[in-house]
Amino acid sequence: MEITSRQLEIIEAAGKILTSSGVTGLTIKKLAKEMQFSESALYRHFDSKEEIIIAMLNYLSDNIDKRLSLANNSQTNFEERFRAIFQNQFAFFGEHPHFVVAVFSDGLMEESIKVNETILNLLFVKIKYLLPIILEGQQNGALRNDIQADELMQIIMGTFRLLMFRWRIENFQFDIEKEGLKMINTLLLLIKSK
Amino acid sequence: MEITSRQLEIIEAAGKILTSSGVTGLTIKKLAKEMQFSESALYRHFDSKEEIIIAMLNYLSDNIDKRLSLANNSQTNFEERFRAIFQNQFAFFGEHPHFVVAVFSDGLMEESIKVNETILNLLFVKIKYLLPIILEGQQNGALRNDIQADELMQIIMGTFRLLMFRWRIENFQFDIEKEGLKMINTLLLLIKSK
DNA sequence: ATTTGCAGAGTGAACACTCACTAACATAAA
DNA sequence: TTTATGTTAGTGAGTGTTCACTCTGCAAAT
Repeated sequence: MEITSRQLEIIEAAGKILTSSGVTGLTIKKLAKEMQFSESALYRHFDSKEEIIIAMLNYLSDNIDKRLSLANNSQTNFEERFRAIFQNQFAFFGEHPHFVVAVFSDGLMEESIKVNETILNLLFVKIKYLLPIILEGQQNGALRNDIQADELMQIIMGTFRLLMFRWRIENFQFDIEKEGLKMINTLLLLIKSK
Repeated sequence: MEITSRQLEIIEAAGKILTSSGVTGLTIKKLAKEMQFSESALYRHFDSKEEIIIAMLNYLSDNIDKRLSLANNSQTNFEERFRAIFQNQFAFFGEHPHFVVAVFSDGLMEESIKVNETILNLLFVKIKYLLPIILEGQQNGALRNDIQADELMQIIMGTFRLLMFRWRIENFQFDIEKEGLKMINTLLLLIKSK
């Protein structure tokens, strides 16, 4: 689970390539070139390409988990915690746009069961923090009760994912934090009780 | 734009492979095997793999356009038309699950600008029918007016896409029409004015 | 003395695509 | 009715390229 500094460099290089060249563009050759050493040198640090991708996703997962954990504890009010979760996400992806390609690309090593499990796991990290907040909001009476929490989750997560998808296919042109804030406001308006 | 019967067979075979083997599994070799003739024979009907994919997406696009056009004219009431649009979509994808892989896979010929444009075009087909309905609903007073129509669109489309994504990664196990109906009901509950 | 971090040259497999060729069939002139 | 010409849809054996990955060797650090 621990990662060497060299492995971290490789992971970051992989992310960089992912942004510029997409899923199919992420090859060992390009990765070696980006690292400025030979292809074979890569195999000193990882056993396979699959492991590079999994390490990248796990690193991302840990990172998000820690960030969300921090964002969650510091606030008390329901709405503030809800906003904090998303603002944290938008800030993170704003700093590291290449990870958007990693997470929201189904094509990333389709044949590998392990990779797909790791991507799904990433989704659960977010659910882990979001679902309790929603449930709490419903108990508080801050959120409407006529819709089940998991159905609210579907709507929220779906809207979030579509925004990220749009951001990506528009080549990260618009300000994700600004558009993200708009999205949060709209969603809150929609799901808060009157 | 016109398509021969043989080309249609190839398109359908491509869809079949897409479902079973995913985006990376769609190769000329497999496609030829599915068609029960040689790889070179494929090039009698299409100039390139890219054109096969584009033809498939365009066929899908035309098909959906026609279906939505029909579903739209027959109804008058706002809610019925809204429901008709989605029920039509769920029925269609229920019959042809392989197209879900085609439409909701960003990895499908990432490098080809043409393919990506065609996929985006598919999104617009749906917006073309949905947006006027939402605007009408807001003017009628059936829908809440405190949120702009295009923001409602984002939420609706996002929720729809996430449901399709879930259906796909769970290998088309659950009843998409049933879950779809639940989604429609939840969304309507959310966006209707009180 | 062994491990670490790399280079360079290479491997086989898979990829999209091309080539020369052919059998079956249609059309129409001799 | 036979013969000539052209088209369509197929085969099988290739092409060059790219892929992830391996092998051997070497210099520097431990």
